[in-house]
Amino acid sequence: MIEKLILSLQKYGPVSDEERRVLEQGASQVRDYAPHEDIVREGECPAESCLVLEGYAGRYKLLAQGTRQIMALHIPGDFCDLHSFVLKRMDHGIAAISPCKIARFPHALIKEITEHHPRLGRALWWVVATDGAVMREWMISMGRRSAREQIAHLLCELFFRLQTVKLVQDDSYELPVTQAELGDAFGLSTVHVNRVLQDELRPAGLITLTRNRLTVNDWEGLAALGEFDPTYLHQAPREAA
Amino acid sequence: MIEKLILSLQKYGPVSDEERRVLEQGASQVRDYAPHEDIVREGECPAESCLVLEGYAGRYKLLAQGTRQIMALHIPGDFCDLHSFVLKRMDHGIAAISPCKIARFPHALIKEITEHHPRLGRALWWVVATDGAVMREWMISMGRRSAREQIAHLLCELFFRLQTVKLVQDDSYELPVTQAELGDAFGLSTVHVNRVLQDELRPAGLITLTRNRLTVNDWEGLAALGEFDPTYLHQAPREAA
DNA sequence: CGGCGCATTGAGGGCGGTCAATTGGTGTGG
DNA sequence: CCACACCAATTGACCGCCCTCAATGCGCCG
Repeated sequence: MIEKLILSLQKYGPVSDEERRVLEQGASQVRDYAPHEDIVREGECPAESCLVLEGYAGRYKLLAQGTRQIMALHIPGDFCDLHSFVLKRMDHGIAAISPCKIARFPHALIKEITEHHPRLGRALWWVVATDGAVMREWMISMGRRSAREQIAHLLCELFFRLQTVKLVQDDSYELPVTQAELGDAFGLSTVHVNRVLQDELRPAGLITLTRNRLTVNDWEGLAALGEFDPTYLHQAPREAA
Repeated sequence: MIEKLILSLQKYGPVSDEERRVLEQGASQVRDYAPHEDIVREGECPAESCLVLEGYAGRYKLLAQGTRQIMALHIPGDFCDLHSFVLKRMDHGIAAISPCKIARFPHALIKEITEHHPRLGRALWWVVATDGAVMREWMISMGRRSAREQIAHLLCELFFRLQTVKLVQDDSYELPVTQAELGDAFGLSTVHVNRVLQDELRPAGLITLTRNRLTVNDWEGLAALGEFDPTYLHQAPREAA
């Protein structure tokens, strides 16, 4: 059940059988969520952290004027809110984007890991740190890249991350994210996301995007456009994956 | 020497005398840096993490077209790159913004903390997680706030963080950050930063800003403009352990 | 006094926003 | 099997925030 998580953690270092057992037994409650359903609500003080088993989820915050900012996209193998272990009160919500399956790890278990399984504890620390690296890259996109560049960059990032958990086949992957959601992730309007996809990325032959599957037709071109350098994901290079 | 760090960590929970001693002895090398000088360079694999003792530092990345994005501002008591402990290769640089004094903690020490001082280890985890919370808030600013709102928000954030380490006096604090740097932090041009300060924040009586000191004249107004809610800074101790 | 870094201001333009209408795919009830 | 509802994608018209280029203070220091 947690094989995607293991695949992900192995990018940091080997996971022993015992460590795997600890994690397996810790994934207590498992639940399915429908798109738009809240997995964790802003303001809550959850006693568990959530792991995505299947589907897409995302961190978000609603602003006063009714706008929304999505601050992360989570794929299978990702912890959404490992930080809730130390931060207690959620400063943002987490919602299902596609139908998804979520497992919860009691904070008590994580605390025990930090006390009795230091190496695994450092692996979890790595999860939090990598999450930060992804956020920094999103900040770069939002601050200094044009709409077409940031969209190209995100598509590359997802390609890479999904590859780690073996969810890329034949240069294509599931992308059950609406254009409105993409817009909220990058501070763009739905209209403009559409125009970029429509008038720039597709005509350039870089991608094919159907209802919910994306195919990368020209990886070099897409990576060049998004100025994508996977170093920040702290994983093995694409070829070796 | 590390009293600012202790003040900061106490926002998570109490720090015992022994924990304090561990940190004090760990702060091995201390060095001064001049503005614009690199403290850690992108691509390096440092064997220590940096703590700001005095002055301002910042994370940044240079893009191909010559633009720059600043992804964090660090004040006294902040670890700049605690994440380098688990991420190894720096995916960004860290530079001095004002003249500043930096202490370095060997990763070996941090590893030892994770193994023999679990509570202190969790406090460091809290540092990384809080850092992430600040980044999420910056993402909200960059994605969904207007220039005047994001600048107002940043000024509020700094006020709060500096208050924790006792660097706010009479509603004012040192702000040795140029308008160009503020622009790079938010993806704005220098010109526009100036216009917002000049035509909006100052005339509204919200702030006074001299060469390098900022005074908040109307906290309510500034916080309202930036839609500032300090919850995300997680400054209320909440752990019983 | 001259150089330099930073703040400030003006003019003009473009990227991306808003508002609004239309198309198209999918699911559901009749 | 069709009508209808609904949601997402798409397109058009217009606009404004913020950008770029460029020039002008202005304070500090050698």
